[in-house]
Amino acid sequence: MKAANKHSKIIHAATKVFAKKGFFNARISDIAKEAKVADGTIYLYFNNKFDILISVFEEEIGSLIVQVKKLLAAEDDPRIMLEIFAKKHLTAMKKNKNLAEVIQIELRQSAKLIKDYRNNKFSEYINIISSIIKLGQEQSVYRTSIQPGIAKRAFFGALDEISRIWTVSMATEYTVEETTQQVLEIFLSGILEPDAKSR
Amino acid sequence: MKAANKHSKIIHAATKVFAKKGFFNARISDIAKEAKVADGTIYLYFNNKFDILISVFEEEIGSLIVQVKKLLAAEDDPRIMLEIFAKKHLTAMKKNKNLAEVIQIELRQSAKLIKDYRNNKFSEYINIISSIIKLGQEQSVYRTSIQPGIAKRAFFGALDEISRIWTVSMATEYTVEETTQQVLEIFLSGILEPDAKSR
DNA sequence: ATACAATGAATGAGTAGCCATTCACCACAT
DNA sequence: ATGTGGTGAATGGCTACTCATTCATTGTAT
Repeated sequence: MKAANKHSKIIHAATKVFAKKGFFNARISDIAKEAKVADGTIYLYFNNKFDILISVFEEEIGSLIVQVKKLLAAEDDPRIMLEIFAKKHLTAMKKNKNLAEVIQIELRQSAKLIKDYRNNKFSEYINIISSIIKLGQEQSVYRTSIQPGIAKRAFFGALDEISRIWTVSMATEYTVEETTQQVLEIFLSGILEPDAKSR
Repeated sequence: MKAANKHSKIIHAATKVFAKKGFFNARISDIAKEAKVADGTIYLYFNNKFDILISVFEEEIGSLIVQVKKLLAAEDDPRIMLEIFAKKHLTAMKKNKNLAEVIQIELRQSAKLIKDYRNNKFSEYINIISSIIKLGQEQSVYRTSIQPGIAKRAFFGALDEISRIWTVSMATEYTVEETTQQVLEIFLSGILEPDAKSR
């Protein structure tokens, strides 16, 4: 049969199974059954179980990076760029909850266990945020007292933690638009009342 | 021998081992060796491996909640309260990197796998943030357009993601004070240059 | 067109090793 | 002698990975 077809079928099946049971509780036979191939077939395309997980990251996050960068290329206002990133991230996480769970849980765990795996794609993804912030600082849109290395983590962490509820609870309390707006408001303007009485 | 003593010795050892190897790669014999007890002794104090993990959360986060609430009780300015929370959280995570890793990785993973475990302590901890925000809104210090349910996650997610670098890399790039100040600045005032030219 | 050979993708039962949990036994205090 | 806390070797279940085998497809000789 066609080879490329099976490779992505297995990736897709693995994303689903990892999200549902977690990496360690996922059985190779679960993935094989989900992909409708034999257990042994998986080893024609991947070296081992962990290799499957790495491939899931590389492919899924890689494709997200391409999409986000394409969207950002058409814009040069750092404020709108941050909004584009937030909206795209939240939309992607809400659409593909399996991927969201794998990123939120398995990625972090694995990054710790495997020293070899530099996790380049993930860093590349987060660094998009710091690039936007630096750009904004050059244009005097963002304050230079903000450290991009800290702000990028704060921004990603905020988005990540918020989207986590979509994978945990059935109830979709907040929409993507509403959430994007809130996060943007917080990060651009803060939460202080402009004329708050000081103490 | 004294019973209570061994219980906490095992908890402490388990936190260390879970942080280093992760829940699934941690061996009961590793924990036993670290706690300097026999494998079987662990089963005199805990029902099974997962029960050990739950106990780690309950005890360690529970103690953190008590400490934070105590600190907050002496203050009533919502701006300072947020600062106290951030500083206490970051300090605790930096001081006890083992606990930080267990919270960041294992807690999330386990919460998914065990439907029974409601994870009350963790919710209670995060809800401290939304209480502060609501208080600030009542006092007209924080804008009412901010939704506490979203803001609490954004704030916690930001702190959590930032403190993650302390557990991952040896290099302690940022100090607690510096990080607290940055996160507070972002959340209270945003990152926009006050007189940024609009487009 | 037909027969035969070669190829390599796919299969899935079997194996080897791992590890949570158990339990027969021990040491010591009363 | 009896009970209690403690021990760690043995057990038993589980699963990642292997590999002998199958078989569809392609090539080629007649």
